[in-house]
Amino acid sequence: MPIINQSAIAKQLNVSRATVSKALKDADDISEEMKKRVRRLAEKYNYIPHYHASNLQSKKTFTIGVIVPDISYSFFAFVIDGIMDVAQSSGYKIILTVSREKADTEKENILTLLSMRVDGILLAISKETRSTQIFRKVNQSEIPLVFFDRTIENLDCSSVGIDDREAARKLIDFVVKAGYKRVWHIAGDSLVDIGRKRCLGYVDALKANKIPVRKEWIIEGGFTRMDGYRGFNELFKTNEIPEVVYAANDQIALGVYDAMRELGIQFPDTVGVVAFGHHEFAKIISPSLTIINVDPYDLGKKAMELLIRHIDDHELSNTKVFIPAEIEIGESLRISEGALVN
Amino acid sequence: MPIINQSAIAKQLNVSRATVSKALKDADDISEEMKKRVRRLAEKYNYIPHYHASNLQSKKTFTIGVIVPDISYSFFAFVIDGIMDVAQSSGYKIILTVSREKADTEKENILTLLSMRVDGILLAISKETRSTQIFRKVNQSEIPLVFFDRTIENLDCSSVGIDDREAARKLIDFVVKAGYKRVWHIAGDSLVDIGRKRCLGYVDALKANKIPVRKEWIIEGGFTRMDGYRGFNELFKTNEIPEVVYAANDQIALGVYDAMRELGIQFPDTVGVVAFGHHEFAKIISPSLTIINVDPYDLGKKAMELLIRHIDDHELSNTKVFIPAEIEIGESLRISEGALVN
DNA sequence: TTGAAAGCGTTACCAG
DNA sequence: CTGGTAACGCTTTCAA
Repeated sequence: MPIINQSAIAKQLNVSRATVSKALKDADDISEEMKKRVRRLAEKYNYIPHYHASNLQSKKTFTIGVIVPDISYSFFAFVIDGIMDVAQSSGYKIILTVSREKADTEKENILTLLSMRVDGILLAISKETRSTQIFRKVNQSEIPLVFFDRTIENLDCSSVGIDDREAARKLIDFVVKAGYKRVWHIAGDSLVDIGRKRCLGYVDALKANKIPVRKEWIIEGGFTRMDGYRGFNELFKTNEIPEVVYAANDQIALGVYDAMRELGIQFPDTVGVVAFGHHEFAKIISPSLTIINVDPYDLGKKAMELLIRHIDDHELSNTKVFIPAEIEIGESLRISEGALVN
Repeated sequence: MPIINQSAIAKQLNVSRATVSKALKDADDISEEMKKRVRRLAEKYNYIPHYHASNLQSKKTFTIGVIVPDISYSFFAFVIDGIMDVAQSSGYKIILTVSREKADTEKENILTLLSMRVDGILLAISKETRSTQIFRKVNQSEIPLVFFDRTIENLDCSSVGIDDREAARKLIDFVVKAGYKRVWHIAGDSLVDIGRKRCLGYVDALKANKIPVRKEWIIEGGFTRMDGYRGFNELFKTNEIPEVVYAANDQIALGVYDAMRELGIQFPDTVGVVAFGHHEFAKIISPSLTIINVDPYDLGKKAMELLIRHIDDHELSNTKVFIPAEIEIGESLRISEGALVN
């Protein structure tokens, strides 16, 4: 027997649908007697209210749409965890979609979410995303949108992320001050803001320390393990060996380790690795990895909280939130300890 | 301007709502001329159809509810990936919920999903789940439910997983045949089917090889990294050192490595580790880990495919699908190579 | 080729 | 305290 509806209960009891509706909502203009009878039947026939039918009236769905580039990136899994926790405690449900780093899929997902009349959208853009047209459409629809982690610049939208350029500068400055000069950079896609900024910070730091920036030491790719693997091999063809490899994220770092292992390069003794990443995953990859630690769970929470605030305020304000990112030193830089003192 | 509706378009054009509806659906009893005018306006005012309002009629929502115990288990992230891929190619949307290993939350999630009238539910039960009452309710509602990975036995429901007991037996038999006798087991929760079965298989293998089963060598906990860490330390208090530790899953194995590292135990040289797990994650934890390899992506796909079949067939059949699980030998067992020959 | 009316499951408003 | 009616956004059937 499929799920019963209010009409069926009303018919059984010879009362109106309105009465049943109110009884189930425990309205105070319904007699206790009536409520009891309605509830008994509802229980008996396993009545379950129709979420979307109710929402049809209230114009509010208590659902949030989330779009991530890839859920098997540990980072995003933890972000989602943070989002979920806030969602749960504030009564929102999550519609999760994945863009697989495709702009088309992303756009399609956005449209589906708008079509579902979600109360808000959380989005980390795909690495392919260029056009901002769809985001204007979202703005028009007055459904609040908050970017997390990856943002589109120059867009009238709120975002939660880290100050990538400054964090990168800080990290590389640290590396250089520790005595290293030959620092390779396996960069993410430069068309994605975080890829670009994490590279700019690297350049900033080198320049500030009067170290010439060598284009051959920077290789651009995507954000995956495979990109890290390829990137390292690519640079390695030049027959140089770096002192330190700076990976734009932890997935890339993982690929770098793959490559080094395969090439028989000892790490951390020969080559140090530093990366953007999060503690949980970095410590699994290698205890020696030095990272700019971003807490994805926190990022998810902050993003969701900001979104809810926008929903409650009925406004699409343009707020940029930065979450902290501190250097977490692993043994990968230990050979430099002497140098640091210098 | 909030999202416009069909009525608004109809009013603008001085036609009926029905006409607009049909025009937008490209029905063939509407003139091309009319369709053009409707589409132009729809475009202009950024019309986006209301997903749930349409579904209200069709009794079909093209949404699937998914419940996982924890999304930051790499395993489930990959399962979800598999689910999403099948969903996308067959036009379903995913409502993702997380139980956090709590039976209460799980129940609440199930009710929400039923309330949303999802077309089907995919569920990996929490480690707390005992009561089957809620599942009877789901069956009553005639919404198909497929368990994946973790199942409740003796329930009239389909499931997709591996043959845990047999896989465990195979793994431990391999370990024993390789010459090891002192094999500890850090087990998952024995109240969850996979925890119980993975332990039973261990016992099976020992018995078959005439090795006495020692209760002190089995420690039961949950399925997390922390449980593995605690478990190893607990067993280690007995002042014995095992030859091999058998962890019920890869998260536990990770915790075991944490503990061994902290205790200064050399691995794989001193102690080997074997576990249930999946390649992607196992190779990140340690290249030396020997696993029963379960492909979570495949599991997700199969589960989703089975669910869709149930939906299409309009029946809640009771199908048990097993996916393959093969041993993947890592260096952690290399000290046994000689023994294997014996 | 178009439209009127009924219906999907629910809630809100107002009358009795 | 209860019920009739309209509404939410859309589709479908049947009549014009």
